[in-house]
Amino acid sequence: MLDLKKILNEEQYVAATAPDGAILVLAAAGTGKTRTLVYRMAWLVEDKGVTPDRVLLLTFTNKAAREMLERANEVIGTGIAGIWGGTFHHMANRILRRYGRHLGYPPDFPIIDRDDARTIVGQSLKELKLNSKDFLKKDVLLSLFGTGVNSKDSLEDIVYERYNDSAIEPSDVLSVHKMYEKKKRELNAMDFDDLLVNCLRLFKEQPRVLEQYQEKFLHILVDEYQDTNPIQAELIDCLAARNGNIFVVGDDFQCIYSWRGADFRNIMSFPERYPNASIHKLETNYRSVPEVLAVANACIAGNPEQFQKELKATREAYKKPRVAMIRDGYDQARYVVRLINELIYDGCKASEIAVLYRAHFHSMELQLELSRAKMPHVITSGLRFFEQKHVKDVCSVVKLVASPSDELSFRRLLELLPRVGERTAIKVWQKLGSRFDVMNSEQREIVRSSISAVARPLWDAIEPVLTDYVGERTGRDAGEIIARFLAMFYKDYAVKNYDNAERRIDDIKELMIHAGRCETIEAFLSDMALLTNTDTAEKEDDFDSDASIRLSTVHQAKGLEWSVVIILWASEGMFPSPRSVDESIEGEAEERRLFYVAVTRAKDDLIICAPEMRRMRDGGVMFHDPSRFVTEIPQGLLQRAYN
DNA sequence: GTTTCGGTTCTTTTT
DNA sequence: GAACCGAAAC
Repeated sequence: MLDLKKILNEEQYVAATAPDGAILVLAAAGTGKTRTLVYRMAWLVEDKGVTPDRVLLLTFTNKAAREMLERANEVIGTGIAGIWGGTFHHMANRILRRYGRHLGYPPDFPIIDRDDARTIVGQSLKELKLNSKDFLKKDVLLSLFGTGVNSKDSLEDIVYERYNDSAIEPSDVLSVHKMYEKKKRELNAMDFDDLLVNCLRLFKEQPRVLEQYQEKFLHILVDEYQDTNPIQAELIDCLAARNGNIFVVGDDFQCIYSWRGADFRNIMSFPERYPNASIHKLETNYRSVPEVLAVANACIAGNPEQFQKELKATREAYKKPRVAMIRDGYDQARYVVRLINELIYDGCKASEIAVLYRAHFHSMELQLELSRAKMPHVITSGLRFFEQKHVKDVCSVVKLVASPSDELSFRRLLELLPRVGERTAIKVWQKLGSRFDVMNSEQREIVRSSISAVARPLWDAIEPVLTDYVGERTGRDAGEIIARFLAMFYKDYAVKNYDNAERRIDDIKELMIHAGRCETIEAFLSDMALLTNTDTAEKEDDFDSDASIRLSTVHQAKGLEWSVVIILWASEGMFPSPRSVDESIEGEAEERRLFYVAVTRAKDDLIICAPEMRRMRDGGVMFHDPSRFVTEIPQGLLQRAYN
């Protein structure tokens, strides 16, 4: 038996042990949100005797899910194994692999990432002859499509409203979308949004499938509820409709994904959808010193529409956060390095220091300076590990043998060969009849004869990798097939094509290790598409992570905490990001919430840097005022640093 | 007709 | 970097 009364404070205890039904926990930053969720799980399994596989835990990132399950494990031992935990996309994927056939998808449907999606949009543009300079770019189109799915408004409304009086013809946008959808359908492929859309459609069209999951999940727990968008909220509502045991945790102050359709008002309308919901507030902050909280409170007060609440401090007074007015990015980098050296000299652990920024490129000068100073640092990079070219290249082999009709993988593989480009690859695929059966010697011959003579010996090296696999001579192990492909072909390819081939080959070896840990090929392939690099990086780097400082975007720092937080580029034109301020009326409020998230990551010490000048690429200079988020804070709450 | 190569431009946030 | 475009090479 757990003695939760001793472990949790009063407000946490009441929330964690609330009786069955709908439960809303409004938890401000640093008030023990994760703790409450973890003990809720533990309490359900341990005290209430709920079987773990009847609990569904939905979190925003895979990392959060893993962390929570690990912590729950520590609390009650291995009893927690079997809980379904992960992201919405993860859950949808798992369900669709099993029942997607009701919607006409095979169980091995490919998941397309951003890069694949770009390729498909590019083709659609070409076919519709809209690939001119003055039409929308691929990324803009894709984000429009995404908004159409994830927000309440339909794509049509959005497009007509946005391009009402511009040179862009709204119907052109819609026809690209139509073509994009059609092409995905032909590939039997789903993009990230399709996973959610199709899962919901499955629930609506196949009541018996839905019933099965409603029955299975006796308890549903959702983390970061303020960042769920309408589709995700509806998925949860469907699943909870039968048992009604739904426990959601969130903070409207920390809603930073409204550009993906999240609306902080959703969390407040929860009681309307669940009239019997019990509501709990966690307001006692254990994380930060009062000086940091004062700044946080002052900062969020700039959002008049937010549901005001004050963070209550429990810790002793320490010292005021600092603001450093700095000349430019280079001075900022040198200042930060000096500051970190001082902190470490004073006994602060490197792993307790984080540098946060609005956009990845804001940290460029600092990255250089840290390398120069030989100071170990970990960057949660912008590129997802599985989205890098070399990783995708290697994975295409695995995907192709697992799913012979995966056109994108086949083409990617073939286009690695010299004198084979997009055109040739498409032609070969058509000749094959949209399916490449590696064990069929006629098909292999078609490929062989369709490619240029210089490519043939290389293809001959790749072929046995494929046939051995299907012939079960490699034991159907994804790691093994990658190893062979690397040895037979990709090593040479990488050396010839990349100046940093070694690093890329290391990545691939890392991938092999990961593949070996996956139980099935299918699990490996789903992981590839749905895991983010931070999810994987954590595992590999832990041997020296104690000695490394962390560099991260504010978005990726969500839910984490450090003793010292340094914010870069708190300057107008950088943070808030001008684009999001221009884009919508809500833009500024969201940026302010983002700044609030950054501030509340700090436990003891907060340093805000505001450089005044930036050199542009063309040699020009841009001047920046300090960010409005800094000037809004009453001066008495801050102290000047640097000069 | 295709592929490759070299020069140029741009960089918000993520499942 | 890496995406894009136009020109050169196959």
